[in-house]
Amino acid sequence: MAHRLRLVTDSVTDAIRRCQDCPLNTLCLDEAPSGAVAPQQPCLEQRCLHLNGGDHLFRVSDEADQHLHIIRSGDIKLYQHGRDGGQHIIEFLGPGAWIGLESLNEDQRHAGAVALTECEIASIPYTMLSSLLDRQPRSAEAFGQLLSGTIARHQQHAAMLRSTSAVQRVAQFLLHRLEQAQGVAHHMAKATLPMSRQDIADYLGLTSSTVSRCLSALRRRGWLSMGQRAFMLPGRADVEMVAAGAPLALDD
Amino acid sequence: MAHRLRLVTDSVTDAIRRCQDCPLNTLCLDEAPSGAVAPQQPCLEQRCLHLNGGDHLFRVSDEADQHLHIIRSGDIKLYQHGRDGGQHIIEFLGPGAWIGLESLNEDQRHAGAVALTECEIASIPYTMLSSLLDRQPRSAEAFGQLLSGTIARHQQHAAMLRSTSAVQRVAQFLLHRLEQAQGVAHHMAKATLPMSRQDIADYLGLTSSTVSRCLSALRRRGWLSMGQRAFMLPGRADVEMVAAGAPLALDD
DNA sequence: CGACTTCTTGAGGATATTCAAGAATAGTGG
DNA sequence: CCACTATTCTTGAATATCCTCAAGAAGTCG
Repeated sequence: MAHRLRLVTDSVTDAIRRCQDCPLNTLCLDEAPSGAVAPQQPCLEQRCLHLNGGDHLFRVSDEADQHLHIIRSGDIKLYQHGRDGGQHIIEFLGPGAWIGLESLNEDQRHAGAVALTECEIASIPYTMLSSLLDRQPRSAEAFGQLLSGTIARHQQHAAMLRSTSAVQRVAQFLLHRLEQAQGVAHHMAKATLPMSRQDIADYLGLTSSTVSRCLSALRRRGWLSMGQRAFMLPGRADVEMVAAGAPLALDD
Repeated sequence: MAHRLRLVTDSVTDAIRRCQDCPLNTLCLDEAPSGAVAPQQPCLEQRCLHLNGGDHLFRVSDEADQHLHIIRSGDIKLYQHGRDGGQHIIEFLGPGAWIGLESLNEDQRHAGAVALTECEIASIPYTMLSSLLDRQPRSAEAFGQLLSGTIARHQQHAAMLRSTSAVQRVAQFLLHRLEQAQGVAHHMAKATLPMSRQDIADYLGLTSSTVSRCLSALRRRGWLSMGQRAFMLPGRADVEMVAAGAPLALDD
């Protein structure tokens, strides 16, 4: 496992602090310490691992290690190998996202996960989560929602891929990125694009040339302003029109 | 609920027979009756409902009724309304498939479900499944696999939509249909197409004209033979080549 | 059998891809 | 810190593909 560069066992002894920092705290509903007494046994043992950009968390056809991962910081891309040799991006995942829900009780990974930037990843064995869910019915409920949400997200993505026009897909992608960033910090008007154009193309079912052209077209109109890895949408209303299907010529 | 035409409460009194017929028997691992004694309480109360072709099981924006459905017989399509007004098909579901996994603990359906043919649907309240899962750890495991499998299936569908060529998508669709039919009955060389061309188009992100053209192209080459609602793939190897990205001219 | 819908097929036009070359960026070592 | 190289990004022109519009054929249902 040369790609797991730093394996740090969390050494926080204060169990309360541990729960507050815990990315699982949305699941720890019933037996969360209410403040005074620290439980002897922490809800879930976590290990934290560090990835540099380009490092793999796991690869396609790796044996599934029955762990779930939660992104503390950084961005991850989930990909598959297309039948034609090209790479298909399943999803871009940011802080707070869960990884591995699609491989519960499976033998093999059917997707690979690569870090796009430096990442901090919390990992827990599925057995531990499982016993938590047994103990806490409301956690099981929350976990069910998590899985439902993942399925719903994939359905949305599929809907995006069926949008006929290229600009339409790109516009939807940008808006989605922005909304996601705003979910973390409200009133945030900018979002990042840590992935390459080729990655975006593989995600949207286009070529990198076309993605470039679409971005240029939006920029020319002043609706999109881009720095190195961040972008803003000054003409957000217009971009939303495009995402909804309004026609837009690529050449000016 | 005018669309639920016939609501039949299962009147089988023999609990053992009930378990054997139960579509959930893959989940009833631990406390399944081993043959002799019939348990007083059946694992899961089921209701069976009947739909005619065109009837809705539920519609988009219906309140989620917290029930899960399993298809006993027939075919169902799951759809959403696209942003541009058109219909987007999420998935075609056949016998054995579960419906409603994407709405666990959600308030509202974000998809509609329509019967394509006559259907027998078994329904169970989610609370009952939930208590079963609490009692039976191994059921929870199987259920987790079910959810994982659903997520994985959506990822595959998304991969299909990213295939650039139209014939490629159609070929993949036909092969997928065939594999699914073979999963039920092995050595079955034919599968059904209970949906309209428009539905296929909405599923693949194409127009019905293009779907027709692609099917005709495959038929002209003798790789596909179609009856009314069933088809076979005499040139399956060739169709697999097309699905993998081999070029194929639509006009001969 | 007749009216309806769905399916097939044609021709023309719009859109994305391919191929390619130049510009910008990132990464490396002096 | 800067120069050099390699990769990624942008943009152009030509081609291929798919969509639109439309009309005729086939199938479905009363």
